[in-house]
Amino acid sequence: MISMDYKKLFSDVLLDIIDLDLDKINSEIKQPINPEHGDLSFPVFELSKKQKKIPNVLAEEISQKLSSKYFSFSSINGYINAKIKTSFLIKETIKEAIEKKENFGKINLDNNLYVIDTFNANPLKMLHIGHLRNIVTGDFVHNILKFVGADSKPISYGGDIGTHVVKWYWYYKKLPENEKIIPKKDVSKWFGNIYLKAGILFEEDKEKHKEEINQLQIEIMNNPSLQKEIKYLAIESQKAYNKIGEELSITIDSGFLESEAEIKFNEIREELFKKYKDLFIESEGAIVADLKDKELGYFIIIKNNGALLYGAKDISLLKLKQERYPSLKNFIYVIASEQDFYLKQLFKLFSIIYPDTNHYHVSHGLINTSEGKMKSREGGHFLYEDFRDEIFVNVKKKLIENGLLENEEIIKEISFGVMKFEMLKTNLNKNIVFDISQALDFQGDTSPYVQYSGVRAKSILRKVDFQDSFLNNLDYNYSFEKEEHLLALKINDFKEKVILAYNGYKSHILVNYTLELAHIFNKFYTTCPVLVEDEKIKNTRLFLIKSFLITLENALNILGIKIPEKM
RNA sequence: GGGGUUGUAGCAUAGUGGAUAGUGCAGUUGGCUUCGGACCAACAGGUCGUGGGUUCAAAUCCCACCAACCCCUCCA
Repeated sequence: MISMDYKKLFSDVLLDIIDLDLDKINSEIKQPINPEHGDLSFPVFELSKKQKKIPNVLAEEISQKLSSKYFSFSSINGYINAKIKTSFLIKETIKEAIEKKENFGKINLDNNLYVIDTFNANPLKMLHIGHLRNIVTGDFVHNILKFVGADSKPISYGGDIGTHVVKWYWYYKKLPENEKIIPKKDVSKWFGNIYLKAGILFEEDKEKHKEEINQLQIEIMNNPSLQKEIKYLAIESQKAYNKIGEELSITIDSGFLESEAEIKFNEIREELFKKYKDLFIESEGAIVADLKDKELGYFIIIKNNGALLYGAKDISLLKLKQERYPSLKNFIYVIASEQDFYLKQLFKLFSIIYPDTNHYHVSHGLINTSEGKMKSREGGHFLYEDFRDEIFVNVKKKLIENGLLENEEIIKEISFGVMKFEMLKTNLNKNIVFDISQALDFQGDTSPYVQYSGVRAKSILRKVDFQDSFLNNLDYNYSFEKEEHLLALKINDFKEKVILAYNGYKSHILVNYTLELAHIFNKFYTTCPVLVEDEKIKNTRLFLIKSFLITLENALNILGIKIPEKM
């Protein structure tokens, strides 16, 4: 069935009266902030200027002439306001949501195949809450792409070589034998803490330790058994990350390692440099790409000592991706905004050497705390597991407070909901100033608030026995509360929000939508009793609740959040 | 020096041309013999960084400036 487009209905009515083209009318129609004004509005200011009439008078004049079986009209302050007839709105909303269920809100916008670079965590380092934003954002991009019809393969790319590896191993080597054993749980935290301690020790005597690490690097290069040991540890560290991805229910289709990209680059370098002689040039012993753009400058890919930099490995990584995913043309990179310039350079380079590929950077802000930036090179870190455990403890406490039994599944659904919601609720461009006490407050604009509204809906639906077939016999002629109207209206908004969130991969649009939806549902819940005597009111409201639940579940699914049965 | 992002109430955040700038936390006050109170209702709190400009209309567009953060040939 075709979903109802109320904006179009309104503009069709206006088109008969107003001397403007349809596109113009459509672009001017807005939703009033104050619902008292109506559901849709059209400002007449531009028209009044053209016709040299006072806006108030003109708006009143036009609204008098309008008539429609779907709307009632009014005018105020130079706006023509349209209110959708409640019985019509509720009937159409329920019908569409119940019929489409998990497909409600889906729209076919994109049929491409994408590979998404996400989960940018290096093995033999640590996973902190800055990474969490990256991981969760990547999963959102994957989910929204799937929702609008695209195919997407999220991949992880880990740096298993480089100075951080040596630094990690340098400290690890000093540990007593019993502390070198990889623990059974919180493996990533164990790896991370070694890196953190290495950093602290390093700072104590930079000169001396730098020399030690350089020596160790040479030793490793000449000793295959050390290489083997480090390789083993890196794989274990990578496995620990994969486990975190699993517990967060993050989709990762496959993984790539920096060492693979390095090998691949050495395979293709000769041909590459030969083919693009003018592009890759030598500068002070290093090899740079001359991007022929004064803003982008030179792009270094190989150091003067011969070591490959990220640029080189990203060139070959693209090849690796295409080998694994044949016919792949579209690449999305979920990477923090500090690399904006680097990616601008890289994309420019790709436009020359891989002209038939498309690249898009989903740039996200960092996570800061009051102590300073959450960055892997510096101190003051908030490890993933510490954040998770603190939330777990508080959620468990709240459950017991509410007289519910401890349930591992529910604790996880709520806790991971909190973690994801916190990471996705802020505009991508912004840095998040992270405050743990705010994340532990489960009131107001939070994931538990949204989940709670869903739990309430489920709880009512559990109490009654009703079937979708009742839909055909619903009676829509009773005196509606305004909350019923607003709830139906908000459910309808979902389709538009999906499109907005897809354009530019803006998770916060959907997060805010779930908050608004939950908010209006909670208002509905307090003013509109459902399990009432009157059968026709009861059944219509039950369907409205079911429609709400379908919409909320679909929206939260895109964010990777589940609604528990009880909480 | 050049480039990018951000600046909205004590804190956090939404709003990119439209009505009285929306929301949450913190503060004050009210609501459980009730389909679940992680809720609802109400009060108070704003020079939308500053100064110009464009427009019937500017937090939103343009210009200049200020502040914070990030990046800019050999870090990842």
